[in-house]
Amino acid sequence: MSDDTPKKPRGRPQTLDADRVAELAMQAYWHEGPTEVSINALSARAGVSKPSLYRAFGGEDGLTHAALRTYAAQVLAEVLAILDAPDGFEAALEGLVHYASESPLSDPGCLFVKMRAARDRFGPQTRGLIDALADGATAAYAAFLDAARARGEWTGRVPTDLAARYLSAQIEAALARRAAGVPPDEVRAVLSLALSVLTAPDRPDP
Amino acid sequence: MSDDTPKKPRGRPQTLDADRVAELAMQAYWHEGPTEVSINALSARAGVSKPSLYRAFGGEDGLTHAALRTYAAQVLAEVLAILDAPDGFEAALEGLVHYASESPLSDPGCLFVKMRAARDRFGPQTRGLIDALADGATAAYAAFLDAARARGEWTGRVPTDLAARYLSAQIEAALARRAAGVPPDEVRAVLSLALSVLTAPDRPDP
DNA sequence: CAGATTACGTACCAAGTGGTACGCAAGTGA
DNA sequence: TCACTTGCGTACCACTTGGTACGTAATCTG
Repeated sequence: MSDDTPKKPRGRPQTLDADRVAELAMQAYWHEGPTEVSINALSARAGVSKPSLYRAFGGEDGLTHAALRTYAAQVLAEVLAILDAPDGFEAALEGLVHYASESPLSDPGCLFVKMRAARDRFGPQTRGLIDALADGATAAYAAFLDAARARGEWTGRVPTDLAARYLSAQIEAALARRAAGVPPDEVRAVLSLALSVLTAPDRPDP
Repeated sequence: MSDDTPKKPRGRPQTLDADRVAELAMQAYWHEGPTEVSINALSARAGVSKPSLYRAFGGEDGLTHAALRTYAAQVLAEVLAILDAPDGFEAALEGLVHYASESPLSDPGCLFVKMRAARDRFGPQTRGLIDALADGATAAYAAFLDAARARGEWTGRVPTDLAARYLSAQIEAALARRAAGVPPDEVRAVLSLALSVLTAPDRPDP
C-alpha cells in the first residue's frame, strides 16, 4: 500500500552501508569486548572515515546502541527461541545449558552480558536498550517457567520469580566465565549442577 | 640475629610512604573499578607526584600488583578464614553466603574478582598474582570440602574438585552481581539457592 | 550549462593516557 | 665548608581518545 517514497534524493549518493558497519561493530564489540574497541580503530577497520560514522550513528552512544540492537535481533532472539522448544521443560533447559557452555555461538561470550557488565560506560540510548533487554530476558524466563508449571512439566518448590532470576543469573555467569576463557566442559559442569536445583527435587541416587 | 642494617642512607630522607599509597590505590581500584582509575588521578589524589609513584612501584604493573597484594593480605585472608570456622560445615557456608551477599565488606564487590575479570589489561606481575590467588582460593575451597567430608559433616554426592570449582564460581558470581548493583537480599537468595545443591541431598519437603 | 544540495574524507581539536628528563632540595660524610 | 648522594616534583614526551570544521566531489534540478 504505502509506497516507500522512491523519489531520488538530490545530492551526492550515499555510499555508507550503516547496517554493514553496525554488523561489523557488533562483531568487534562482541569478540574483543565493548570497552576495548575505539571508534578510531573501528572506523579504520570498516574503511570508513570517522565523520561518516558520526553522521550515520551520531556518536559513540548511537554506535554501541546499533551494535547491541543488531546483536539482539540476530543472536538473542535465537537464544530466547530455545525456551519455546516443543520438546518440553527439561529439553529447553538442556538447550540453554548447551548454548551457554558449549555452543560456538557463545564461545566469545555474550555481547549483552559484556555490555551489561560495563553498563555505565555507555550513553543513555545504549543504557536504555540494555535495561530493556534485561527486563525482556527475565520476563521471558518467567513466562517459560510459568508455562512449564502450568503444563505440569515443572513441579519446583521455588517461587517462579526467584527461579527466573536464578536462571538468568546462572546463564549470565556461565557466559561470563566462558568469555573469561574457562573451558567449555567446566562451564557446563558447573552450570548443570546449578540448574539441577530446578530439575531434581527428588534424589537422583539409585 | 640479622640486624636490619640500621645505617642511615646518605641522601635526602624518603617522605613517600609506599604502604599508604598502596592502600589508597587498593581502595580506589576496589571501589571504582581497576580500569577506571588512572595513574594521573591516583597520584593527584595521593598528593604524590607521578615520578614518585614510578620510583616506588616501577610502573602501572607494580602499582596494581601492590594494590592487589594489599587487598589479599587485608581482605582475602580474612575471608578465607571463614572456612576455618569451628562451627562446622554449614556454618562456614553460611558465613560465605553472608560475606558474598550482605557484608558491607563486599558492598563494592571484590577487588580480586574485578581484576580477574580484566586480567589481560594488567602487566605480568599483576597477572601472576591474580593467577596465584585464584589457585590458592580454589585450593582452599577444596581443602575445606575435603575436611568437611572427612569429618562426616558433608555427605555430598558431588566430587570434591567439582564442588570446589562450583563454590568458587558461585561466590565469584555473587560478588560480581553485588558490584553491579544488584540488591543484597536478591544476591543472597540466588546464592543460597545455588549452594543448596551442596547442603541438601535429601528432600527438604515436609 | 549553472546552481543547489548532499555525502564524503582530510586535517584538525582539547583532553587524557602511561611514562620520563632534569633541575633542585635535603640530607650525610670528610 | 664542600663534595657527594639521594629523593622529590615541574614540565615535558609521544600517543590515543571521542568529536568536529571545512573544503570538495558527486549527484539532481532548472
